[in-house]
Amino acid sequence: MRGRDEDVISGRIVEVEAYRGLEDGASHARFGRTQRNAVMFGPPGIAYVYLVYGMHHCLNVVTEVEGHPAALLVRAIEPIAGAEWMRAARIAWLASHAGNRSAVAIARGRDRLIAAPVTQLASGPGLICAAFGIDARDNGTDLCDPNSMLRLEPAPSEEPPPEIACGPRVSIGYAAEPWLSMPWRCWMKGSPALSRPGPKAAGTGGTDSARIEGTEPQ
DNA sequence: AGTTGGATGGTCT
DNA sequence: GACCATCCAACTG
Repeated sequence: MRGRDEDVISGRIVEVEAYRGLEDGASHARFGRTQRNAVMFGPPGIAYVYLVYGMHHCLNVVTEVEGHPAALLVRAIEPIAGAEWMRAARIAWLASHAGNRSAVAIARGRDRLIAAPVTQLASGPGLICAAFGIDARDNGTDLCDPNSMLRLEPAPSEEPPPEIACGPRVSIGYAAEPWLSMPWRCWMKGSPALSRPGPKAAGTGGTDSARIEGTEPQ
């Protein structure tokens, strides 16, 4: 959720990935504390925002007590309020990162975005930050402070608990086992806003993904 | 439907 | 200097 009152834009987090501890070979914290990952070592509830591939930002929520580096990467959000603001922000992002692309390609991308369903406006870690206007300035923000311009709020209590499925994390090929296969990507089953479709041909199965039972105690 | 390559700059072993 | 917690366009079938 970002902004104030009638200007607020918000959405439901439908997909996350966990990065936990110094031992996690996929985590930014695997080489210890650095300038970039410093907030991961701080108190929980804080935003960890970084730049990847020179153009996309990613939003994480620090999750463990001070001294224990851990965070959840927010991978997909289903818009609730301000979807058209998000669409405009996505289009603006596209324009400002046009690079060498031809005018035709840019126009095509813009048209595609104008026609895109609301559920695809923030359906990826980079897309979330483009849609919500999140960048490095948000690094260190207290997401649990109701006064923050970027913040988390609990789901409405009347909402039934969602069905959660879990599987391996994405794009961490550099990591060794067991970290490569840890089922630490979790998503709301059946959400139309996931960063990629659910487990292949989910058709009949039900046992297509593992559930997180208990991870190592700290 | 699935694969491939380009964009782009901060970070680190 | 190599790598990257990504996305998109353009290409194959």
